[in-house]
Amino acid sequence: MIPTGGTPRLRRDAQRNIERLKAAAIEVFRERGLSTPLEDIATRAGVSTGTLYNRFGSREALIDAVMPELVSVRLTHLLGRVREHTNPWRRFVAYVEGVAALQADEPALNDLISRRFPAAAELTRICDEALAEGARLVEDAKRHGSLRADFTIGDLGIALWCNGQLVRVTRTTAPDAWRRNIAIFLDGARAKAAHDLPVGPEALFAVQEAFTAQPPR
Amino acid sequence: MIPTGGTPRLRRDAQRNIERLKAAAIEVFRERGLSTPLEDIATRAGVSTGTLYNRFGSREALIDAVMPELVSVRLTHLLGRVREHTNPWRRFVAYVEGVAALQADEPALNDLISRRFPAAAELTRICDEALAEGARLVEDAKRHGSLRADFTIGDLGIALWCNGQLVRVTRTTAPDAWRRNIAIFLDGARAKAAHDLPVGPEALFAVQEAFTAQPPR
DNA sequence: AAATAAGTTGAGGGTGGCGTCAAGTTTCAG
DNA sequence: CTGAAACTTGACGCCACCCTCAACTTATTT
Repeated sequence: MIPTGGTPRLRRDAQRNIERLKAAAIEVFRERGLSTPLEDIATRAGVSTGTLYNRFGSREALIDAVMPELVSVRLTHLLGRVREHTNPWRRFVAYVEGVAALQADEPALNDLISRRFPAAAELTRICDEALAEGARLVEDAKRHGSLRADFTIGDLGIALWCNGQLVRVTRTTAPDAWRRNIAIFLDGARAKAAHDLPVGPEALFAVQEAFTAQPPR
Repeated sequence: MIPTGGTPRLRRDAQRNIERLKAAAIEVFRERGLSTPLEDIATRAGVSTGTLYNRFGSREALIDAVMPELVSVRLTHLLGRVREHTNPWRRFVAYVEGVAALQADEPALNDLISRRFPAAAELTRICDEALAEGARLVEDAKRHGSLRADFTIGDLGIALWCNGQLVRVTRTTAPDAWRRNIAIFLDGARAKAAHDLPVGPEALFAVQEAFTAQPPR
């Protein structure tokens, strides 16, 4: 007999509650975003908040248990479509519009993309990968001469973060408003549109941290 | 003797508390924005929260008692500088950059401009006036051929609202980040930069309401 | 079927804000 | 100087959310 080592195996009811909680969490997160009260998730799972905490310990952990799959599917799908384009500018546009569309499509993705939850390993990895791809696209499009030469990944981060905020409040009332916002941004990002920027890229040094550490007010 | 009618005149201590509260409110609002806990204001005024509520009744009322002057000074000053420009595009730019700079300069103005507080008569009037001026500038610049023909005041509203959000989180960490954001937006707003927008201006119909009615989450 | 380990529960304590009101204090007219 | 009206106070109840833990229930093992 090989000693199975590892974690001591859960009782069947515990196992079942984990499944129910995950299912409920997916539903609720998708509908209402990642900051929905945990009690609502517990209730939908037909379980007490105590159990939720027993099983997952924290909101972050629950997010980590539930979101990676969803995110990675959507994100790799997006990156796939992006790469179909042969023209670097088209690729850049596809990326920007694609990410924005994800934000608009699901509150949970929006929360994640806006980094409102400094989530754990898996999620961070996935997001960083997508971000790295974005950085590559930025460089390619600059080299190609279609994206303005002074553009940086930081500028893109700002635009998408802003778009996330916008989408959060207009999702129900003006669900297409973001499209104009992004379109104007993209027009401003073209090399032909470029006029001198008032400050250099070093001004964006700390924005990423500013985004991650945001109390909702 | 002419009966003075009107409000029955306050006791001297009440009068004094009102002044103290206003002074404290101005300070605190300017430092930390319009959603600072009222208790902090009462404390700074050396008065209890009860008194604050006695004298003003609500946060909104306090804001209304204290902000109009500040706002109207800054805003009329800005509009004055804007009107110095003879070129419609320059005027538009001066307006956009000016408003953005106000947002960056004081949290309280930012809150107000972002309409997080559906404030009363006076303030609304002042803001609406500035907004109307913005609309005029948009039309002028479009007629002038420098601003893209498909641009609307709604697009400007979105850009400035987004900028307000951006500034709120980057104020301390990356205080110049907004400048690049606004510059890219302006480049995208130029007529020469214009490419077809994906949706018409009707998509922005409800954004104003979306902005005004925002629970912080 | 009994013993026990594993798991669940929900009330309760903590936070941080809002808004109120009975009891105490101050002003001011007479 | 006095008394009534005006004003202030701060503890209190409220809400919404967080997280915990003692008491109870259930699964599993033998």
